[in-house]
Formats: sequence, structure tokens, C-alpha cells
Amino acid sequence: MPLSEMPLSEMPQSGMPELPETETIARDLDAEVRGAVVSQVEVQRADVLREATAAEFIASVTHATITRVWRRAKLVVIDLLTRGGVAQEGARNERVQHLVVQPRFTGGLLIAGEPLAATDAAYVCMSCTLADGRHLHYKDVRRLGTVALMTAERFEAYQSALGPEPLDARLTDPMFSGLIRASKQPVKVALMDQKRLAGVGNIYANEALWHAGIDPSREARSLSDTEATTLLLKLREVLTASIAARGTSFRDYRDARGERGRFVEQLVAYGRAGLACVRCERRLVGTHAIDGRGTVFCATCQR
DNA sequence: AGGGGAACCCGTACGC
DNA sequence: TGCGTACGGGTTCCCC
Repeated sequence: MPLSEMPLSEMPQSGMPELPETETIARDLDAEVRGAVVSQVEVQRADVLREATAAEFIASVTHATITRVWRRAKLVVIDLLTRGGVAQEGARNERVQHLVVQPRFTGGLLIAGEPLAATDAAYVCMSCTLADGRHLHYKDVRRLGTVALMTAERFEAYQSALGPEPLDARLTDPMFSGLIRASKQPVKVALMDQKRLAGVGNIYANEALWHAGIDPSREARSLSDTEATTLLLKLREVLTASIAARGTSFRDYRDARGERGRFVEQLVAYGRAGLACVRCERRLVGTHAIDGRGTVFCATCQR
């Protein structure tokens, strides 16, 4: 099977795409479609669109060039060079726009060289036909995911309201300590606050707190500088390892080399309530009391 | 201001 | 067996 016929990303089996999964999707997509030209756009399910009507969306994206696909937070960002409205006196009037894809739970981007199987086709919300005949589809079973079309200015305003990237070297230990300790929320909630720090969701918050030996329910402002520094270090290790493993547990997921997201094998907390802590062998505690979400931690070695 | 709660959506699990 | 209903999940928006 040619690479172009393989799905690049599928739905997560549990949890949603967080930073490592979104990074994997964006890297794969960038390698496949950077430089491609969109020849036709179809909107099958307009309710996933944001910030533009279907007509505006089609008018802007048709004939656009995909210049880059990358990740910010849990978003796949598709940079477009579009024909911007009416050209003046024959002058070039190209402008940068962004397709901002938020897969949430069941959203996914697929590249396909052939018509989709009926089971996939039923859930396609938006399709771009590329000039070489391939299709870039956004598929979403539950349709809580979104596809927004933003001008460069709008995107800048939107993304600048998000917190820093945890893997960005410009985020220093003192900066992280300051932003996490400014919150009186439980530290797990503060870690997942996208305005404070971008890209961390339930899976990696649970994992990082276990590795750092910090009780998820503690007030974030109660952390010492040293604990905050340890937390950032462990968070970075977990995210980096997961990206290397191409993310956590995608159902039916296969990358271009036919491999699955393998980080599920390295999970020590998430999904392991009631099982033995791999550090102290006591039973891990599962609770929904902190933020209404599933939290798993070791009451013995997380303090 | 910042925090709480509803809305968004539908497959899955569960009750009768 | 079949139908109905509750639930989950992150983000946004509204309200207090």
C-alpha cells in the first residue's frame, strides 16, 4: 500500500490527543502535504467549523498553498498562503491564514489517495482535494472537535492567550515555578490550565505528577521551588519520551512505517487505578474528586 | 478577577 | 431483544 493511502492519524482509544499525539500528527502531516496546493474544498459537516461560514471557508481555502503543518498546545496548525480577496491593480494579494484544528476526543486528520471506506466516510466533516489528487480529510465521530479559519492577526491573538510550551527552552525553571505557584488550584488542575501552560491534559498531568512524587490534589502554590523544578523536568521527560514513542494508544493508529503509538507501554499512573505502583508496589488510588476527571496517584510516594 | 456550570456531540454502557 | 437514558471528555461562553 502506498504511503499516501495510509491514514496518518486516527482516534485515540482513551484520553484525547494531547501534546505528543498532536505533535506526531503535525509532523507526519507536514512531511506529506507541505507545499501542496488545495484545488477543491468540500464541507460535509459545517458544525465543526469555527470563525467562518462554510462558504467563507471554501472561498478562502480553495487554491491555497499549504506552507507548513505544525503544533501549538493541542492544536494542529495548518499554515496557508491564500488569495486574499480582490487583488488591486494586478498586484499580488496573497496572505497568510491558518487552519486551526482541535481534534478533542475523536477528531483526526487523514491523508488518502483513494476514496475512504464507508466507515470513515460517514464521519468526514471537511475534505480538501489536493492538486496531486490526494485528499486531506478532517474526520470526527462525535464532532466536538473544531476546525477554525483564522487570519494571521486573529491567530496571533488566539495563540498568545495560551500559556508557554512546556518543551520550549525559553521556559526557564523560575518562570515555570512562578506560573505554577501563582495558582491556588490543585496542582493537577493548574498543570492542565491551557492559559497557564499549553498542551498538557489528563494523561500527562497524571504521569508527570507521579514521576515528580507530588500529590495531584495539593494547592499549586504550596509547591516549593525545588518541587516545581522537579515537576517541569519530569513533565518534559514524559512528553519527550511519548513523542519518541509517537504518542499514547491510538485505536487502529498506524504511522507511515506501520507502527502504533507506543507510549501506552510506559504509562505508570494513567489507567492504572487499583494496580501496583511500580515504585513502591502499593495500590494506586483512583479518584474523581479533584477536578471531576480521572486522577490516579500513589498515596504513598506522592506527597 | 476568577471560578463554577452549562453547552457542545454521539457512541457506548447500562437499566428496564 | 429492544428501547430509552445517563455518561464522558476539553474548551468556550455565560454568569455570579
